[in-house]
Amino acid sequence: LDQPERFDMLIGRLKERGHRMTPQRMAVLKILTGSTEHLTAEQIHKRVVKKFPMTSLATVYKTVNLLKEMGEVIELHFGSDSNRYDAAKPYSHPHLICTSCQEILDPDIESIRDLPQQIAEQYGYKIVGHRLDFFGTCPACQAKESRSSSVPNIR
Amino acid sequence: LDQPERFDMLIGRLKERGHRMTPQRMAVLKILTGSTEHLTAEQIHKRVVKKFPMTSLATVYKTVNLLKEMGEVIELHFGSDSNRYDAAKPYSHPHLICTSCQEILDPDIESIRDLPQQIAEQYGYKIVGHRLDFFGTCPACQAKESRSSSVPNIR
DNA sequence: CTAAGTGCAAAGTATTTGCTTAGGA
DNA sequence: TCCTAAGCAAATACTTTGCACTTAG
Repeated sequence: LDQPERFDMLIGRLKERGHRMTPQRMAVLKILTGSTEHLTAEQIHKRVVKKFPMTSLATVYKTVNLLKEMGEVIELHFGSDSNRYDAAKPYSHPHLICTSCQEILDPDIESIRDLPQQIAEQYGYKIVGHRLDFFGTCPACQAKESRSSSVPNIR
Repeated sequence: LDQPERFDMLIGRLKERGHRMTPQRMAVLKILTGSTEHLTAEQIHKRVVKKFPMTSLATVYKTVNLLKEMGEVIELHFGSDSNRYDAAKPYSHPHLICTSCQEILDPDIESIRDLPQQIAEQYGYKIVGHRLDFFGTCPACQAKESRSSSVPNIR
Protein backbone atom coordinates (compact mmCIF):
# COMPACT_ATOMS: atom_id res chain seq x y z
CA LEU A 1 0.00 0.00 0.00
CA ASP A 2 1.63 3.24 -1.05
CA GLN A 3 1.22 6.72 0.36
CA PRO A 4 -1.83 8.11 -1.44
CA GLU A 5 -3.68 4.81 -1.15
CA ARG A 6 -3.07 4.61 2.55
CA PHE A 7 -4.10 8.23 2.96
CA ASP A 8 -7.42 7.60 1.17
CA MET A 9 -7.92 4.41 3.10
CA LEU A 10 -7.57 6.19 6.42
CA ILE A 11 -9.97 8.91 5.36
CA GLY A 12 -12.43 6.20 4.43
CA ARG A 13 -12.06 4.43 7.74
CA LEU A 14 -12.53 7.68 9.65
CA LYS A 15 -15.67 8.57 7.70
CA GLU A 16 -17.07 5.07 8.25
CA ARG A 17 -16.76 5.69 11.95
CA GLY A 18 -18.60 8.99 11.63
CA HIS A 19 -15.63 11.28 12.03
CA ARG A 20 -15.36 14.66 10.32
CA MET A 21 -12.57 15.66 8.02
CA THR A 22 -11.08 18.93 9.10
CA PRO A 23 -8.09 20.57 7.42
CA GLN A 24 -5.97 19.93 10.53
CA ARG A 25 -6.86 16.27 10.57
CA MET A 26 -6.19 15.91 6.85
CA ALA A 27 -2.77 17.50 7.35
CA VAL A 28 -1.88 15.10 10.16
CA LEU A 29 -2.97 12.15 8.02
CA LYS A 30 -0.96 13.42 5.08
CA ILE A 31 2.18 13.71 7.16
CA LEU A 32 1.75 10.37 8.88
CA THR A 33 1.12 8.48 5.67
CA GLY A 34 3.72 10.42 3.74
CA SER A 35 6.58 9.43 5.97
CA THR A 36 8.22 6.23 7.05
CA GLU A 37 10.22 8.10 9.67
CA HIS A 38 9.13 7.67 13.23
CA LEU A 39 7.93 11.14 14.11
CA THR A 40 7.22 12.62 17.50
CA ALA A 41 4.00 14.54 18.14
CA GLU A 42 6.07 17.70 18.17
CA GLN A 43 7.60 16.93 14.78
CA ILE A 44 4.20 16.19 13.29
CA HIS A 45 2.93 19.43 14.76
CA LYS A 46 5.82 21.47 13.32
CA ARG A 47 5.04 20.14 9.84
CA VAL A 48 1.30 20.63 10.13
CA VAL A 49 1.80 24.22 11.23
CA LYS A 50 3.57 25.02 7.95
CA LYS A 51 0.29 24.45 6.14
CA PHE A 52 -2.13 25.41 8.91
CA PRO A 53 -0.41 27.79 11.30
CA MET A 54 -3.24 27.84 13.82
CA THR A 55 -3.09 24.12 14.56
CA SER A 56 -2.45 23.18 18.18
CA LEU A 57 -0.32 20.40 19.54
CA ALA A 58 -3.33 19.06 21.43
CA THR A 59 -5.13 18.49 18.15
CA VAL A 60 -2.21 16.46 16.85
CA TYR A 61 -2.32 14.32 19.98
CA LYS A 62 -6.06 13.86 19.63
CA THR A 63 -5.87 12.73 16.03
CA VAL A 64 -2.94 10.45 16.66
CA ASN A 65 -4.71 8.88 19.62
CA LEU A 66 -7.81 8.34 17.57
CA LEU A 67 -5.80 6.51 14.93
CA LYS A 68 -4.08 4.54 17.65
CA GLU A 69 -7.43 3.33 18.99
CA MET A 70 -8.36 2.30 15.48
CA GLY A 71 -5.15 0.31 15.20
CA GLU A 72 -3.91 2.39 12.29
CA VAL A 73 -0.98 3.90 14.15
CA ILE A 74 1.34 2.47 16.75
CA GLU A 75 3.02 4.42 19.48
CA LEU A 76 6.70 3.74 20.03
CA HIS A 77 8.46 4.39 23.32
CA PHE A 78 12.18 4.67 22.97
CA GLY A 79 14.67 5.81 25.56
CA SER A 80 14.01 9.45 24.82
CA ASP A 81 11.30 11.39 26.57
CA SER A 82 8.72 11.69 23.81
CA ASN A 83 6.84 8.97 21.99
CA ARG A 84 7.03 8.37 18.29
CA TYR A 85 4.28 7.33 15.91
CA ASP A 86 4.29 4.95 12.99
CA ALA A 87 1.39 4.79 10.56
CA ALA A 88 3.27 2.93 7.84
CA LYS A 89 3.57 -0.31 9.79
CA PRO A 90 0.93 -0.26 12.52
CA TYR A 91 2.00 -3.59 13.95
CA SER A 92 4.87 -4.97 16.04
CA HIS A 93 8.16 -4.86 14.17
CA PRO A 94 11.81 -4.54 15.12
CA HIS A 95 13.77 -1.30 15.24
CA LEU A 96 17.41 -0.45 15.03
CA ILE A 97 18.14 2.82 16.84
CA CYS A 98 21.31 4.87 16.69
CA THR A 99 21.74 6.33 20.15
CA SER A 100 24.01 9.01 18.75
CA CYS A 101 22.06 10.54 15.83
CA GLN A 102 18.66 9.05 16.76
CA GLU A 103 18.19 7.47 13.34
CA ILE A 104 15.67 4.64 13.39
CA LEU A 105 15.70 1.79 10.88
CA ASP A 106 13.27 -1.08 10.46
CA PRO A 107 15.56 -4.06 10.00
CA ASP A 108 14.43 -7.26 8.32
CA ILE A 109 14.87 -10.26 10.58
CA GLU A 110 13.20 -13.47 9.45
CA SER A 111 14.33 -15.40 12.48
CA ILE A 112 11.84 -13.58 14.72
CA ARG A 113 8.76 -14.53 12.70
CA ASP A 114 7.79 -17.47 14.89
CA LEU A 115 9.11 -16.13 18.19
CA PRO A 116 5.70 -14.97 19.51
CA GLN A 117 4.16 -18.31 18.63
CA GLN A 118 7.03 -20.13 20.30
CA ILE A 119 6.66 -18.09 23.50
CA ALA A 120 2.91 -18.60 23.49
CA GLU A 121 3.29 -22.37 23.40
CA GLN A 122 6.08 -22.47 25.93
CA TYR A 123 4.45 -20.25 28.55
CA GLY A 124 0.76 -20.56 27.84
CA TYR A 125 0.43 -16.85 27.21
CA LYS A 126 -1.83 -15.37 24.58
CA ILE A 127 0.59 -12.99 22.85
CA VAL A 128 -0.91 -9.85 21.37
CA GLY A 129 2.20 -7.87 20.58
CA HIS A 130 5.87 -7.56 21.09
CA ARG A 131 8.72 -5.15 20.89
CA LEU A 132 12.21 -5.81 19.57
CA ASP A 133 14.59 -2.88 19.54
CA PHE A 134 18.33 -2.79 19.09
CA PHE A 135 20.35 0.15 20.40
CA GLY A 136 23.77 1.04 19.12
CA THR A 137 25.77 3.30 16.87
CA CYS A 138 25.21 3.55 13.13
CA PRO A 139 28.13 3.28 10.69
CA ALA A 140 28.18 7.04 10.06
CA CYS A 141 28.34 7.90 13.76
CA GLN A 142 31.02 5.27 14.36
CA ALA A 143 33.12 6.96 11.66
CA LYS A 144 32.57 10.42 13.18
CA GLU A 145 33.46 9.13 16.61
CA SER A 146 36.72 7.45 15.57
CA ARG A 147 37.68 10.54 13.61
CA SER A 148 37.25 12.88 16.57
CA SER A 149 39.00 10.55 19.01
CA SER A 150 41.97 9.94 16.71
CA VAL A 151 42.50 13.68 16.37
CA PRO A 152 42.27 14.87 19.98
CA ASN A 153 42.24 18.54 20.84
CA ILE A 154 45.63 19.96 21.75
CA ARG A 155 44.18 21.81 24.70
CA LEU B 1 25.18 -14.96 42.57
CA ASP B 2 22.53 -15.14 45.26
CA GLN B 3 20.87 -12.37 47.23
CA PRO B 4 23.22 -11.78 50.16
CA GLU B 5 26.29 -12.11 47.97
CA ARG B 6 25.01 -9.62 45.49
CA PHE B 7 24.06 -7.27 48.33
CA ASP B 8 27.58 -7.39 49.76
CA MET B 9 29.08 -7.03 46.33
CA LEU B 10 27.12 -3.86 45.65
CA ILE B 11 28.13 -2.39 49.00
CA GLY B 12 31.72 -3.14 48.14
CA ARG B 13 31.43 -1.51 44.74
CA LEU B 14 29.85 1.60 46.25
CA LYS B 15 32.55 1.93 48.92
CA GLU B 16 35.26 1.50 46.27
CA ARG B 17 33.81 4.48 44.50
CA GLY B 18 33.88 6.49 47.72
CA HIS B 19 30.18 6.40 48.46
CA ARG B 20 28.77 6.39 51.98
CA MET B 21 26.50 3.73 53.33
CA THR B 22 23.42 5.27 54.84
CA PRO B 23 20.48 3.33 56.26
CA GLN B 24 18.29 4.52 53.37
CA ARG B 25 20.78 3.37 50.80
CA MET B 26 21.22 0.02 52.52
CA ALA B 27 17.48 -0.45 52.52
CA VAL B 28 17.19 0.28 48.81
CA LEU B 29 20.01 -2.15 48.07
CA LYS B 30 18.40 -4.81 50.22
CA ILE B 31 15.11 -4.52 48.41
CA LEU B 32 16.65 -4.43 44.96
CA THR B 33 18.84 -7.46 45.54
CA GLY B 34 16.18 -9.30 47.48
CA SER B 35 13.67 -9.30 44.68
CA THR B 36 13.53 -10.60 41.15
CA GLU B 37 10.35 -8.69 40.56
CA HIS B 38 10.63 -5.62 38.42
CA LEU B 39 9.80 -2.89 40.89
CA THR B 40 8.91 0.72 40.21
CA ALA B 41 10.58 3.53 42.16
CA GLU B 42 7.32 3.99 44.00
CA GLN B 43 7.19 0.32 45.00
CA ILE B 44 10.76 0.40 46.21
CA HIS B 45 9.98 3.53 48.17
CA LYS B 46 6.90 1.98 49.77
CA ARG B 47 8.98 -0.95 51.02
CA VAL B 48 11.85 1.21 52.22
CA VAL B 49 9.48 3.39 54.19
CA LYS B 50 8.36 0.40 56.24
CA LYS B 51 11.84 0.25 57.75
CA PHE B 52 12.79 3.93 57.50
CA PRO B 53 9.63 6.00 57.46
CA MET B 54 11.44 9.27 56.82
CA THR B 55 12.88 8.17 53.47
CA SER B 56 11.94 10.28 50.48
CA LEU B 57 11.14 9.15 46.97
CA ALA B 58 13.90 11.42 45.63
CA THR B 59 16.45 9.44 47.59
CA VAL B 60 15.24 6.22 46.02
CA TYR B 61 15.61 7.76 42.59
CA LYS B 62 19.08 9.02 43.44
CA THR B 63 20.30 5.62 44.61
CA VAL B 64 18.76 3.78 41.72
CA ASN B 65 20.29 6.22 39.24
CA LEU B 66 23.66 5.83 40.85
CA LEU B 67 23.44 2.06 40.45
CA LYS B 68 22.26 2.52 36.90
CA GLU B 69 25.37 4.57 36.06
CA MET B 70 27.47 1.83 37.59
CA GLY B 71 25.76 -0.70 35.36
CA GLU B 72 24.40 -2.64 38.33
CA VAL B 73 20.76 -1.91 37.64
CA ILE B 74 18.84 -1.56 34.40
CA GLU B 75 15.84 0.62 33.85
CA LEU B 76 12.89 -0.94 32.07
CA HIS B 77 10.29 1.08 30.20
CA PHE B 78 7.07 -0.79 29.67
CA GLY B 79 3.85 0.58 28.33
CA SER B 80 2.81 1.90 31.72
CA ASP B 81 3.79 5.31 32.91
CA SER B 82 6.53 4.52 35.39
CA ASN B 83 9.85 2.78 34.88
CA ARG B 84 10.86 -0.43 36.55
CA TYR B 85 14.25 -1.45 37.86
CA ASP B 86 16.05 -4.76 37.72
CA ALA B 87 19.19 -5.37 39.79
CA ALA B 88 19.12 -9.15 39.42
CA LYS B 89 19.94 -9.18 35.71
CA PRO B 90 21.46 -5.81 34.88
CA TYR B 91 21.76 -6.61 31.17
CA SER B 92 19.45 -6.87 28.17
CA HIS B 93 17.08 -9.79 28.48
CA PRO B 94 13.58 -10.61 27.24
CA HIS B 95 10.37 -10.07 29.19
CA LEU B 96 6.94 -11.57 29.03
CA ILE B 97 4.35 -9.13 30.34
CA CYS B 98 0.73 -9.87 31.21
CA THR B 99 -1.17 -6.76 30.24
CA SER B 100 -4.01 -7.78 32.54
CA CYS B 101 -2.34 -8.49 35.90
CA GLN B 102 1.01 -6.81 35.10
CA GLU B 103 3.00 -9.91 35.95
CA ILE B 104 6.45 -9.90 34.36
CA LEU B 105 8.38 -13.06 33.58
CA ASP B 106 11.90 -13.47 32.21
CA PRO B 107 11.45 -16.17 29.58
CA ASP B 108 14.32 -18.28 28.33
CA ILE B 109 14.79 -17.99 24.58
CA GLU B 110 17.97 -19.43 23.16
CA SER B 111 17.14 -18.39 19.62
CA ILE B 112 17.85 -14.75 20.39
CA ARG B 113 21.42 -15.27 21.60
CA ASP B 114 23.05 -14.33 18.31
CA LEU B 115 20.46 -11.81 17.13
CA PRO B 116 22.48 -8.70 18.16
CA GLN B 117 25.58 -10.07 16.44
CA GLN B 118 23.54 -10.88 13.34
CA ILE B 119 22.10 -7.36 13.18
CA ALA B 120 25.51 -5.82 13.75
CA GLU B 121 26.93 -7.66 10.75
CA GLN B 122 23.98 -7.04 8.53
CA TYR B 123 23.66 -3.30 9.16
CA GLY B 124 27.12 -2.27 10.26
CA TYR B 125 25.85 -1.03 13.62
CA LYS B 126 27.76 -1.41 16.84
CA ILE B 127 25.04 -2.88 19.07
CA VAL B 128 25.26 -2.01 22.76
CA GLY B 129 21.90 -3.25 23.97
CA HIS B 130 18.51 -4.46 22.97
CA ARG B 131 15.03 -4.93 24.23
CA LEU B 132 12.72 -7.84 23.60
CA ASP B 133 9.34 -7.77 25.27
CA PHE B 134 6.24 -9.81 24.64
CA PHE B 135 2.83 -8.50 25.65
CA GLY B 136 -0.16 -10.72 26.21
CA THR B 137 -2.35 -12.47 28.72
CA CYS B 138 -1.06 -15.00 31.20
CA PRO B 139 -2.81 -18.37 31.65
CA ALA B 140 -4.44 -17.27 34.93
CA CYS B 141 -5.92 -14.12 33.43
CA GLN B 142 -7.10 -16.02 30.35
CA ALA B 143 -8.97 -18.37 32.67
CA LYS B 144 -10.51 -15.50 34.62
CA GLU B 145 -11.55 -13.80 31.44
CA SER B 146 -13.22 -16.82 29.85
CA ARG B 147 -15.01 -17.54 33.13
CA SER B 148 -16.51 -14.07 33.37
CA SER B 149 -17.51 -13.95 29.70
CA SER B 150 -19.08 -17.40 29.74
CA VAL B 151 -21.14 -16.51 32.80
CA PRO B 152 -22.35 -13.03 31.95
CA ASN B 153 -24.15 -10.95 34.53
CA ILE B 154 -27.93 -11.06 34.17
CA ARG B 155 -28.06 -7.32 34.49
C1' DC C 1 -28.63 23.36 12.68
C1' DT C 2 -25.95 20.57 15.98
C1' DA C 3 -22.68 17.56 17.54
C1' DA C 4 -17.80 16.70 16.70
C1' DG C 5 -13.50 19.04 16.50
C1' DT C 6 -10.38 22.84 17.69
C1' DG C 7 -7.46 25.90 20.59
C1' DC C 8 -6.05 27.40 24.77
C1' DA C 9 -4.66 26.95 29.21
C1' DA C 10 -4.65 24.33 33.20
C1' DA C 11 -4.07 19.87 35.22
C1' DG C 12 -1.73 15.54 35.70
C1' DT C 13 2.34 12.35 36.10
C1' DA C 14 7.01 10.69 36.54
C1' DT C 15 11.40 12.16 37.35
C1' DT C 16 15.10 15.58 38.30
C1' DT C 17 17.19 19.42 40.55
C1' DG C 18 18.49 23.20 43.93
C1' DC C 19 19.26 24.18 48.32
C1' DT C 20 19.58 23.57 53.26
C1' DT C 21 20.39 20.44 56.93
C1' DA C 22 22.00 16.02 58.79
C1' DG C 23 25.25 12.57 59.61
C1' DG C 24 28.89 8.94 57.96
C1' DA C 25 33.84 8.24 57.83
C1' DT D 1 35.58 18.11 61.01
C1' DC D 2 34.39 17.70 56.16
C1' DC D 3 31.85 16.59 52.46
C1' DT D 4 28.44 13.28 50.65
C1' DA D 5 23.68 12.19 51.09
C1' DA D 6 18.91 13.15 52.57
C1' DG D 7 14.72 15.68 52.51
C1' DC D 8 11.71 18.84 50.71
C1' DA D 9 9.70 21.56 47.35
C1' DA D 10 9.96 23.58 43.05
C1' DA D 11 11.00 22.76 38.32
C1' DT D 12 10.73 20.12 34.09
C1' DA D 13 8.78 17.74 30.15
C1' DC D 14 5.25 15.12 27.81
C1' DT D 15 0.59 14.26 27.41
C1' DT D 16 -4.26 14.73 28.61
C1' DT D 17 -8.35 17.27 29.82
C1' DG D 18 -12.11 20.88 30.49
C1' DC D 19 -14.43 24.28 28.37
C1' DA D 20 -16.05 27.81 25.19
C1' DC D 21 -15.97 28.61 20.37
C1' DT D 22 -15.90 27.03 15.53
C1' DT D 23 -17.29 24.43 11.74
C1' DA D 24 -18.15 20.18 8.79
C1' DG D 25 -21.86 17.61 7.21
